[in-house]
Amino acid sequence: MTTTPANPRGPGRPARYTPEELQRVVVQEFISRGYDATSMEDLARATGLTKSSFYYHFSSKEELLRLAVTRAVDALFAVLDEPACGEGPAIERLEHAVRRSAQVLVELLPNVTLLLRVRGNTDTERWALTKRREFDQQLAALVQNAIDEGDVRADLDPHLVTRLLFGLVNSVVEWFRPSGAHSADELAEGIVALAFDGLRSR
Amino acid sequence: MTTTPANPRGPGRPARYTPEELQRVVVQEFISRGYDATSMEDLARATGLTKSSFYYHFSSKEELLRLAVTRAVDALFAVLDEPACGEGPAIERLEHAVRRSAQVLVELLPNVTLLLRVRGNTDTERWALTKRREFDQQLAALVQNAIDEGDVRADLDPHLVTRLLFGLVNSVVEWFRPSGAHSADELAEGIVALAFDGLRSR
DNA sequence: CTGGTTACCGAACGATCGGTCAAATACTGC
DNA sequence: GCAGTATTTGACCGATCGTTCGGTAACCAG
Repeated sequence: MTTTPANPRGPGRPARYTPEELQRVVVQEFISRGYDATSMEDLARATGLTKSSFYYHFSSKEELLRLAVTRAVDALFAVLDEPACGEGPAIERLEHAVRRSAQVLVELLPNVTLLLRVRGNTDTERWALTKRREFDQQLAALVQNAIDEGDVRADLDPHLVTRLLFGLVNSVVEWFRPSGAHSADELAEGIVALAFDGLRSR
Repeated sequence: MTTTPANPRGPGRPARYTPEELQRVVVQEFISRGYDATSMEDLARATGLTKSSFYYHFSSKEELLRLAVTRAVDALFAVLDEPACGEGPAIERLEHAVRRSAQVLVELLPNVTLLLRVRGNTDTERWALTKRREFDQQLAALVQNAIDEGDVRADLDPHLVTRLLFGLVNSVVEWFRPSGAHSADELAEGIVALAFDGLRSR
């Protein structure tokens, strides 16, 4: 065991990466090209390392994906464990879950983006898909409760509502850029406003 | 030139495909695995042909993608040319565009799904991305008009509203299955109801 | 300085990628 | 039947895939 801080920057050498910095660059590449279309060569070019150097830090390309999507999964499930998701009227719990999901989605935008794009070609991707289904089902239960309590319109099929509500939130990864015009909170409020009250002025 | 109908089924041989049938199978493979992760070998296995037989019918893997996304692009742009998208109050034109987009999306679900998943790795994908941007901008103009006419709430940023509205519609490709519980019209009505009037019962 | 650990590299591996080609087969009109 | 076209095939191409490995600098504790 060493007592020195891990990974000091060598002054006369190309900057070294911490594992976190390395993962950040990798995830960015995965997103812009797609996981399958991103080669280890691409990752090497983006980081300034060589292909083989990567295998000192990580055991495989799939591990890079696993690390990234695990962060997203953990953060999203943590939202469901927040107290405000467990007490009060269902519609308020639902609103909180939607708002916080949107915030987490922005906070971990690259990771969640990757999570929402997996196709199930590897063990890691299939695990991610099952976790997504779990999350979806918990939110679906909240919608159903809110309908039962009379606070969500009953003229639409609950399953349809759940799917649309999810689609609305998740679609954010396709266009939101933190450098853009909207803040995370503004986004979350916009989503909640649209989903619960609709576009029409009244 | 032959006068016989193209591509009759040989009775004692494995069924032959019409170009349309072939494309249908191919698109399905592209969707389930992702375009990049689908090899010509995969396509051969799915169709019962050999890899090389494919190149008698199509010139490249990318052409298969191009044929598929072109159908989706053409159908979506045709919606914007419908009379109901050009006359009347903007909010009604917007509502019509949203409803019809959703219907087209279901009608050509595999093609639109592919269109919405391109990442820009080839010329075909980059062309698809520019067409998507064109389509988005036309819808954004409708939203802006509806706000100007006072029929869409002005407390939300128009760009934010446009993005969310789109995301809501497009997210349908991630879960809708024609064999499932909802019809295309039911879906379109659900989208319009949620987007314009919101979830809350009133 | 020395020894050991950390970080990195170039070269190469077998596998698979999209694609080509000449030859063989299936099918058609006659 | 035959001639000719439409379709399929297996063998093969160079390129690139993710990964491995032996070696080599860089760095730090003593």
